Amino acid sequence: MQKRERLNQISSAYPVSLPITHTIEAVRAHYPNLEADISTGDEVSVAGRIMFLRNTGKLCFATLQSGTGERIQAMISLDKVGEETLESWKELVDLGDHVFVRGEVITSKRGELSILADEWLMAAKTIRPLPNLHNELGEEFRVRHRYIDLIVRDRAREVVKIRAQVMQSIRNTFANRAFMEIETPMLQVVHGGASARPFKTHSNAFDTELFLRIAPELFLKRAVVGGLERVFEVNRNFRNEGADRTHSPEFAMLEAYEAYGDYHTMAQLTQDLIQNAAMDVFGTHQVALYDGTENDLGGTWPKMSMFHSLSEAAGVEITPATDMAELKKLAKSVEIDIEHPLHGKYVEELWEHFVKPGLDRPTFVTDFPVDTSPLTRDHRSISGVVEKWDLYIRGFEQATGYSELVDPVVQRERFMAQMELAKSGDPEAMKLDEEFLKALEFGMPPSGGMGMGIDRLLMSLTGLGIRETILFPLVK
RNA sequence: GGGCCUAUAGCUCAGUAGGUAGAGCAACGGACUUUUAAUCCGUGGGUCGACGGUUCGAGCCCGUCUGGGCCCA
Repeated sequence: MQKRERLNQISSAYPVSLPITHTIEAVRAHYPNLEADISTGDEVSVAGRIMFLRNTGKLCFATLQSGTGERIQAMISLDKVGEETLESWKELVDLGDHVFVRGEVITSKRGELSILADEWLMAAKTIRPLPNLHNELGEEFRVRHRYIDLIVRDRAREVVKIRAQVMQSIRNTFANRAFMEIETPMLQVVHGGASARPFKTHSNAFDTELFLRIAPELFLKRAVVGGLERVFEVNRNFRNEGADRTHSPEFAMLEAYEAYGDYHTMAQLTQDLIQNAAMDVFGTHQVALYDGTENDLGGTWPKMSMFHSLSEAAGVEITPATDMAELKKLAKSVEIDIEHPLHGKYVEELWEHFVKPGLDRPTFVTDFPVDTSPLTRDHRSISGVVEKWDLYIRGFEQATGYSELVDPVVQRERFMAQMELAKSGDPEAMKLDEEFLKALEFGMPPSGGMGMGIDRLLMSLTGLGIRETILFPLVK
């Protein structure tokens, strides 16, 4: 703080602008491999944050870092700048400061590319110390102080960059297929499109209770009714539920709808989106994760029927017609402790117990129970199941896709069934959305739809936990 | 919701058996014109997460709460 005052007396601790001529990256790129102890005669002006500081008697060294993490050494020598300037450097400059340096590009006697300063200026003074760079920061500190994490940890910057590149790739894939990106409400009068508990809020202007959306589905479908035949949206969903390694209360969700598509075309689209992203960002479908393992996203991903795979793994034939008592008996025998009115809930829980742990390669699990998928149309030939898949990658749910239910009468019946569930105490049961039903009554073309968690996609591509793929995750 | 672990300096951590609170880096003072986590000499720095209890005495033992993590449901 005293240094800030001193700087303000001399010039400024926080100048409005500085005559920078080169980025650190540009200087590095221009002199890729100079010999040691060379003077180039070229003068540059750069600025960067001081990551290391080595002040000796009459010659000082500092490592400057740019926003991308690129670094270059600055040298302040007595015979170049004079005693007063050298002394002010030693007195006023700390680790973490942004400084401006003008001088000749040289290499040191040890061969380090450096700028031998004729002049230095404070670019922005830090009044708090940087953490030491010789130990890993604790996870808690990194999440609460992501801006520091970004300064000191290459990987933190890298994850942000990968995420941006993945989003770019996804948008490219959609653009190449004539999908339009649209935005639908986050504040909703009736929440819908998923089974989850919502966050509630209140509008003063409308004097009404509003919900943060749990999914954009019902609005994207309205868009399809309106003739926007290929639409997608990437934005935040909010679910008022637990947070752990794979769940965040707010998370980025991609949803896409394609008129005249079905769950098969959406499966292909989803595989293409993920494979294109891996190829665009990493140049391969065999993605190397940070934990040293590899995630093989290549090839055509297999499809596996939920009922068939469960029957096989459990050693008992299980169909939509299997008696509830039998499902309960089976659940009890493997110590799955659930009490739920829905047949399909037991089937899904049993499937997760018997089959899911063995899933390693990306797999589309298809043809789900009707009663747990109220927005999906009945299977075209198998009774009792719907045309829905869940994509599992490395054993956890990555995406879902439907042949959308477009029959307004059947949709109303499904909502009524959900209301019965809500009455019996299920807090996640869907609400009946009368305005959405009205839209369907105007005729929605047969359509496929898909949804994918973006944070989870980043997890699949990096092997990190969700709090590392989200730049600023919620912390208490 | 249940169980287990955890919280000590700006950061990363140690703290034995209950007996004056420690290290490295950072900071401060000094030396040093080629350093690369510079080095050397010296100095300062703590509500030991909070509250309560046991004890002559608590960072350490006990209880409650708060934050964080892991496992189970």
